[in-house]
Amino acid sequence: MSTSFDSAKARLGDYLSQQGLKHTRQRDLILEIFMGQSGHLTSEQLYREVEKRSPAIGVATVYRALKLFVDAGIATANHFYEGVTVYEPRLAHHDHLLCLRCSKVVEFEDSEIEERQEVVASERGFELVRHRHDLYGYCADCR
Amino acid sequence: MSTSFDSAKARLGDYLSQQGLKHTRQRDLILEIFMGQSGHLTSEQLYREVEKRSPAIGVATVYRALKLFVDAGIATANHFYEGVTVYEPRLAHHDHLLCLRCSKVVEFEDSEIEERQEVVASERGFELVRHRHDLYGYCADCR
DNA sequence: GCGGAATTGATAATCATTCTCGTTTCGTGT
DNA sequence: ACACGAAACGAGAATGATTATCAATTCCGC
Repeated sequence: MSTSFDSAKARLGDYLSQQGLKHTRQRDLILEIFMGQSGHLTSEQLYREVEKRSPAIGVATVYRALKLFVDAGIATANHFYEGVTVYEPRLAHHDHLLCLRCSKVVEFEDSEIEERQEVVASERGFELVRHRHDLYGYCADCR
Repeated sequence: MSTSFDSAKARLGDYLSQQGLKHTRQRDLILEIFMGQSGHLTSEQLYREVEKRSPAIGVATVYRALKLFVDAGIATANHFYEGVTVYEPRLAHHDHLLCLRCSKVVEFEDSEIEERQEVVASERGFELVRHRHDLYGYCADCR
C-alpha cells in the first residue's frame, strides 16, 4: 500500500537535496514513526517512540528532525496550550476542536470559514499565508 | 474619564470577594499597569513596567496576578509562538491577524465566522466555550 | 486589635527546548 | 573503493519561561 509516509519521505528527500542537507538513518526512522502515529504528538512522545526502536538516538536529534519536517512542509507545529508544542503530519489542512475536560482533539474544516478568512485578510491589506483556528469547549461525553 | 481600568478593577473586586480572595496593593497596581498598556504584552514586559513603579514586587506576583486576571475574565492569554505567552485585556472578543515579517498585530471580528463556529461545534456534539483564530500573512507594508 | 487564612518576595526547582562540542556519518569527486 | 569537508549525531550542559517552596507579611471579619 502506498502510505502517506511514502510521499512524506519523497518530499523530505527533495527538500534535503535541494538544501544541500543530508539523508540519514535517524531522519528516516523519525519520519517513519512520526507519520505512523495517527494524529498529534509532542516532541517528547515522539522521542519515546523513537527510543523504543533505536535507543541510541538522542533528544536533540528528534527536535532537529521535527524542525526540519516543519521546514520541509511535512509537519505542522501547534501551540495549543502553554508550554506544550504538538506536531502533526501536514496531510491536509484542518482546524481543531478541543475538549477542555478530556483533551480530546477533533479535526474540522469548513469552507465557509476558509473563504471568510480570505475576505477578512484582504480587507485589511494582508496576504494570507496560513492560519490557526481552535475551538475550545466540552465534547458530547464531557458535557 | 471612565477608563476600562475602572471596570476591570470592579470586576476584579467582584471576583476576589466572590472567591474569598484578598484585595492587595500589588494586584491593584499590576492591574492598573496592565490595563494602561495598550495591546498585547508578555509577563516579562509587564514585570518590567511594574518594577519601575514598585521595585519590591517580585516576578512570581506578576505571574500570579496575570493568572488571576485570566480567571476573573479580565485578561486573555495567547500562545502565538512557541515559548511566548502574550496577555491582553479582554475588553471585547476579537481575533488576530499577524504579520509574519514585522510582527504587527491587527485585531478583527467577523460575525459570519463566529456563527459558523457554533455550527461546526454543535454538529460534532461540542458545547463551545471559547476559541482562537489567528491569521498569519504579510501586511500591506511588508508584501 | 486578634488571629488565621491568603499573599507576598526571594529563591530554588522544573520542564521543554536549544546549544556546545568532540565524534561519526554522508556523499561528492577522484 | 577512498579520501575529505560538510553535516549530523549524541551526551550533557545551558537557557529561558514559568511554577513551587516557605518564611515573613498583610488583609479582613470578628
